Amino acid sequence: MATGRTHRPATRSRGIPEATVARLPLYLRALTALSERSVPTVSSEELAAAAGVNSAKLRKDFSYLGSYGTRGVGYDVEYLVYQISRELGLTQDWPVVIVGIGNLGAALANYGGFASRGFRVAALIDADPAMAGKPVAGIAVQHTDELEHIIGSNGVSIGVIATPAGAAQQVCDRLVAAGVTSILNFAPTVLTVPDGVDVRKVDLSIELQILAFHEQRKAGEEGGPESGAAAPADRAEAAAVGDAAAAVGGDRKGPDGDVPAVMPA
Amino acid sequence: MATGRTHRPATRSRGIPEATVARLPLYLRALTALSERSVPTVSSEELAAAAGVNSAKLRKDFSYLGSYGTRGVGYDVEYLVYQISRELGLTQDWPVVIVGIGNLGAALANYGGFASRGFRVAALIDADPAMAGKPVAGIAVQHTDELEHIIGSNGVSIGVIATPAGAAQQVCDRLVAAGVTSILNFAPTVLTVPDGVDVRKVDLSIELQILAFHEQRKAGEEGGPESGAAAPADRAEAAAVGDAAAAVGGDRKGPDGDVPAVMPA
DNA sequence: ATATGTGAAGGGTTTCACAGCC
DNA sequence: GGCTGTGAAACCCTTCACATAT
Repeated sequence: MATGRTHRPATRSRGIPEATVARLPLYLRALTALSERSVPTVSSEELAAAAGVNSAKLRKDFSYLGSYGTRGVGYDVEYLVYQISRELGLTQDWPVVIVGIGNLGAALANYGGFASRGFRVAALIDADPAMAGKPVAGIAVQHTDELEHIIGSNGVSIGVIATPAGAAQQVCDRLVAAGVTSILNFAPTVLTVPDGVDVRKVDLSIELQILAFHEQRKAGEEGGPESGAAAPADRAEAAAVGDAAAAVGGDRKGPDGDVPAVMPA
Repeated sequence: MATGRTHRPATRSRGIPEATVARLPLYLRALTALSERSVPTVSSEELAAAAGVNSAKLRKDFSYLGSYGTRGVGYDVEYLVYQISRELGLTQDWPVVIVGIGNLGAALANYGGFASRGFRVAALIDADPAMAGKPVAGIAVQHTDELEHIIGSNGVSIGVIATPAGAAQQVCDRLVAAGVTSILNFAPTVLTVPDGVDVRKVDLSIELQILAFHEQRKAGEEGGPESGAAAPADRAEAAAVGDAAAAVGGDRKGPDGDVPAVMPA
């Protein structure tokens, strides 16, 4: 209830399932590549292979957009590029601001994939006064004090947060108050936002942790499942847990104080 | 069929649903924060709020791991931290290599969230000879020629690809041949890998495109749905599409050649 | 009294398989 | 003949609601 909703269907769109929306950018990328090679048409099979999905899924996805293919032939590449671009809202350009110009923020500012998809970096914002005025990716960094002004005068509705976790919620609140209604969050924190604001998150270390999970399973399989240790330990083990957890915690906290970057509000 | 499987259940784990695995890192983060504040126990309600999920989901998730809570009381924070860490395989440390030390690669090398979760950056690898020997995040960059040697001698099983899209598949092939079985891909390409290798991808621009989709819907709602334009256009419109697509493409390709970073193989 | 653990219901997503159209 | 578009089946995930345990 008090929890910030992290991911809403945003008015349930117009019947296009969320899972489909999430794949449209993939199709678009594959189609753009084909378009650059001047390929006129593709079959669902070919396009699916290029996008890394299966063809039945692709056809179902496209069926939500309309009937854009030709039976017995396939899809017109240029036509589909246009339709998907329009559906995604990429026929207009979206000014975005990036807040937090550290290593990651700078990398994002330099990332070609943004500009190449209709996203224009309208401003770079950082809380460090020493950063103000410095050019990053050809754009002068502005101080956080300017945030509201920048959002307002540029009509920015999409914000990217690349600050340390501790600052993220505060920055988020200011962005939202200034009129931003979509946020891409790179800080490892759960953001709380009012209804009507969309948040998507990218957490670099979470992806690695998911890989580690599967990697561990692979290793365990070689000599058969070591299910003895994996089986639900009986509650008596909890007594020993203080030590075990301390050992783990010790590992995690590591040699130096790297926790600050991970500490939520 | 010829398509590289991008996301496999990897031997179907031991019955822990993929969706649950993907949330374990979230719980772990929230629990770590509580642990640092020396909170001894949490209820599913509190923890769920901190992790940004609903409490029934959290309880179901935990039920796959075992019965780690106490009815009427809640969960022991330290105990849960340990159990989830173990389940994710974070009680051991994972050497990882990062290939492609551009802006993003450097940001990843500097990212505290890796080291703080048991991931150790064993090496940074780049194809540019001029980069060789340069220290990034305190680690000397090594040339791609060393790749196989580095993987082998460090027992690396997780690789991070942050190269331009055009180089990604090639790098991926070499990583896999050298023994890497889990790959985190930041390059905007579909990677093809043999069975038994897991790939997870993070595409920065895809997330923005999904936000743009919802943002567009919000804007459209204000004056009622402009479903006229959104309705499946009849095929005659395809004739005009060449121009429309060109206009879009023109926008996308932008002022300068920013496409190289996005061009798949 | 309070909060977990879990069958059962519900909703969404993927896959199948084939009718329909070129 | 070949390929799209789509009902129907299968599957997975989420949510509900309450039995169960402390």
